[in-house]
Amino acid sequence: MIKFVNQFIMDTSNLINSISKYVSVEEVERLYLSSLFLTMQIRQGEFTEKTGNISKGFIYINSGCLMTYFTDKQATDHVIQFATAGWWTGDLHSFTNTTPSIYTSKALADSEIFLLQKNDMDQLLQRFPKFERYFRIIFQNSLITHQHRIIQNLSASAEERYLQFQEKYPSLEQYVPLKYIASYLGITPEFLSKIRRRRS
Amino acid sequence: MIKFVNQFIMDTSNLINSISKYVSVEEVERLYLSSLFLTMQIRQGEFTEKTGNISKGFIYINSGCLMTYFTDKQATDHVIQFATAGWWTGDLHSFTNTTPSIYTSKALADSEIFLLQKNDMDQLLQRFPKFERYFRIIFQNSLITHQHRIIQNLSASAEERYLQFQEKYPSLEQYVPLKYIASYLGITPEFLSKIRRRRS
DNA sequence: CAATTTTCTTAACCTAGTTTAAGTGGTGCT
DNA sequence: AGCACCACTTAAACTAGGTTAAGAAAATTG
Repeated sequence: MIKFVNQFIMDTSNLINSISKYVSVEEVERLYLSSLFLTMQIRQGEFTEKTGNISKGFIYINSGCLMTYFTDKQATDHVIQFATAGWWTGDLHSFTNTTPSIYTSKALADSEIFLLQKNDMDQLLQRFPKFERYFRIIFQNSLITHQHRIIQNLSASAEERYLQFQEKYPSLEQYVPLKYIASYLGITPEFLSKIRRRRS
Repeated sequence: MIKFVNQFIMDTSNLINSISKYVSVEEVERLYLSSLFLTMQIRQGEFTEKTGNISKGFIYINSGCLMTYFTDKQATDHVIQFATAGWWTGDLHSFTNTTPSIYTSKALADSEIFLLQKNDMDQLLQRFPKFERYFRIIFQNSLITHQHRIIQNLSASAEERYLQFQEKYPSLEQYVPLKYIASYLGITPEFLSKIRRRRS
């Protein structure tokens, strides 16, 4: 199943580079950060989060791709997000309030992720408050993206949203099942199929 | 038009209380904060933000109510948010990147707002990095709310969304024109009218 | 308070997207 | 090879919600 990897092997350079775009990272801090994250190797199809469970932590994707979806009362899945290398993912609500998650997260490809558990994040921010800035900025950017998605869903047709999806995630369409893309777009697989035919 | 008020009159206690829920605020900091914000009195119908203009700043609503909407290519307005006392609002993208805004913000009632301009926010966070934490937390919470809204839009019918709206903003329906509520829900005023009749 | 504009409703017709159901092709298992 | 299981497509019937247009009610204005 999911394998944990010795921290001395793990390569946090992508993550550290991402952080040092916004906050200077000293050597001590770099070592501390590297020791704080748990590295996990995840195989395609495995889950990092399941509805009803408390979130294990906030996740940085070092390589691969994860998908997060919500299951409604009629047992229909709705894809909330595709997250590829360099993205953060996880159920923030479950994570911050230690409440059961309403999401499921699944690997769409073999992935390497770094897990930051709640207590570890709290400790990090207490010891090095400078990293508040990093999280402030990534949340702020994510908020902007979420607002755009809401606008898209309110103002664009299914076909327009599909085209935008292709632009936003050019490589994804090859290996993500079409039904998940349809779900992300808020339409049925049948209708996406129709759109595709129309466009060819 | 919009009136600026002498800072010695302005009452920042709501704002300071909100901040000190997450970060301790010393007297020096309180004074500094109070001097940083511009207080503005806004009359119902006036705008705080217009499409194409660069955002004047990040806004804390001390009293009243603002609405933010997006105008698409077909000149249809889509309400993104209603914001009441105690909320922050503004176009984060325009604000952080100093680019023209894609939103318009309008007062739905006479309102008192505190404006935090970009340079002032940068200065605040440089001088007192502890406030990064406050913004990190409000962005994090806002992100959770935005994710919920996306889920709602993907999984709930117009009628369900209307009921949820009534729960979330119980007082708003009285004084907000129905067409704006319809727009927020992603439906036409005619259809909202139909839903209402069905429910009575 | 009449005139005008804006908000809200009603109703007939229309369409984007859903549902259901059946069929095709690939892939893995025994 | 044969079977089961997906992912994807097609097509017909259906429905949630949109469009258009007209009128009623309410709010603004002179």
